[in-house]
Amino acid sequence: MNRIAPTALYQEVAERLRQRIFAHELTPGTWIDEQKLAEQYGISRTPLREALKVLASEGLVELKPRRGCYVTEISRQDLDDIFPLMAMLEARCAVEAVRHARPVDVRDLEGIHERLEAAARDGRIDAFFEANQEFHRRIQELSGNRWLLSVIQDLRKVLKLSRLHSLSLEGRLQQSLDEHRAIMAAFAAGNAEGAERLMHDHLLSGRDALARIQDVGGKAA
Amino acid sequence: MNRIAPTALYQEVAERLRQRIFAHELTPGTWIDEQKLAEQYGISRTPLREALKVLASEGLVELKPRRGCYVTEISRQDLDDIFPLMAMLEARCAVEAVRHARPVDVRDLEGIHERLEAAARDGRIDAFFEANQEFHRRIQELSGNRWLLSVIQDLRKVLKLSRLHSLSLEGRLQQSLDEHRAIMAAFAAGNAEGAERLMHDHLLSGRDALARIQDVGGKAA
DNA sequence: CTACATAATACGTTATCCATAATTACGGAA
DNA sequence: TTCCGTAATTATGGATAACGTATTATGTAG
Repeated sequence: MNRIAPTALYQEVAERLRQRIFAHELTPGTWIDEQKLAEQYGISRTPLREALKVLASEGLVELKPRRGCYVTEISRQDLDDIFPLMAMLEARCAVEAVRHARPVDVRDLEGIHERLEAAARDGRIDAFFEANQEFHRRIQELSGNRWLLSVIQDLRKVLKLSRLHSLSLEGRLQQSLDEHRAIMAAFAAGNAEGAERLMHDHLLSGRDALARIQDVGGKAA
Repeated sequence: MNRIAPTALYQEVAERLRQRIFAHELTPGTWIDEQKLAEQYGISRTPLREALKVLASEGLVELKPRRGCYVTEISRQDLDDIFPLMAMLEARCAVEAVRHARPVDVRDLEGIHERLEAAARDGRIDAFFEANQEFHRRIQELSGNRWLLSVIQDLRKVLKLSRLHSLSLEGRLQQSLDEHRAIMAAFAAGNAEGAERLMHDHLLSGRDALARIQDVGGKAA
């Protein structure tokens, strides 16, 4: 007998705020007005404040004592710090995932990747983002290390603060697909070290694309 | 004009609970009685609940909806997952730290390590633990990557849930010192790759010691 | 125009109450 | 006696009102 929604209100609020932050509706630096937001959501300050505590621990907002809550601003330096870290972590995932993957897991992964290709073909950006996330996430799950997964997911949330991140992915859709295919091939061949290197480079080439956008855009932090 | 203590009550409470958890006064699995604890601390439930939200995000407690708050139980599998991860992360710190370290930083590190040796010589276990933490932390700071530091510190908090962790360190005090000295030597020589490998092995040998304790103790999860 | 005093704002906290879900205690039927 | 369903109990999650206080904004005097 599975409980349908054992989710508390503060969790729902946290999730709604997360989505608004990721959608850049709440842009970095914005002040979050507790009472206004509580009124907007039709709830009291209590669960809202608890939700903000959660988001603060995730690094999505900053709680300045007696001064309120602000959406975290992420600097170029932060991106430069996080990407190599993610590359290392996801590469580690890939090694472990290849070692643990059963044939059915590889087929499953291929299924996700077909959805990814279809979304790219039809230009459905949102679907592409989602499938891309699931592709990476599935590999992380296959690694069998829940702490590795947890660390990566935490960092990914922070990355999503930057809208440059999604823009860069959008600009190198085809290249990203090619890199994924190479990773899939390594999985099919049971080539752990290959998958490790490919995943590592896949992440770093994401950072390179991002750096190019920054150079063009020019508004570096 | 520096504000002296811009720290809110819920933060203090969170810190006090953290210490009690790390001291194993609140052992894994224990139920945390909100009202009793609030009464004990002479505060209302509100800041206490906010503190629990923070600890939950850190993984120190688990909030089961409608069922209360419990100190996280960490399994042997978790330790097996976390240690290799920590080894990888701290090794990465070591590389970067050696590359960034100025002579004054190396001397600073040597100073910390002297305190570590002194504490070990005098059998002051608590001082040893503290200096050991500072040694590792300083290296993490020298890496110049605040996200790398943040991830490691988060995982370290989880590790401290296990009392086996501290026990194992206690049981191989001398070996730990030797490994530290080798790391120091790599720093002095500017040998980044050496420091990386040594730090990696240093962490893994910690896990090995822990595994031996578990085998003897026998009460595996 | 600066400096200081004052007012407005909103954060952090207390206290109390309530609805609801979980747990326990209880009591009757097989 | 054992099992199962119901009632009572308990604690969590949330709402609400209120208050002290630190921060910010405003206004006034020098």
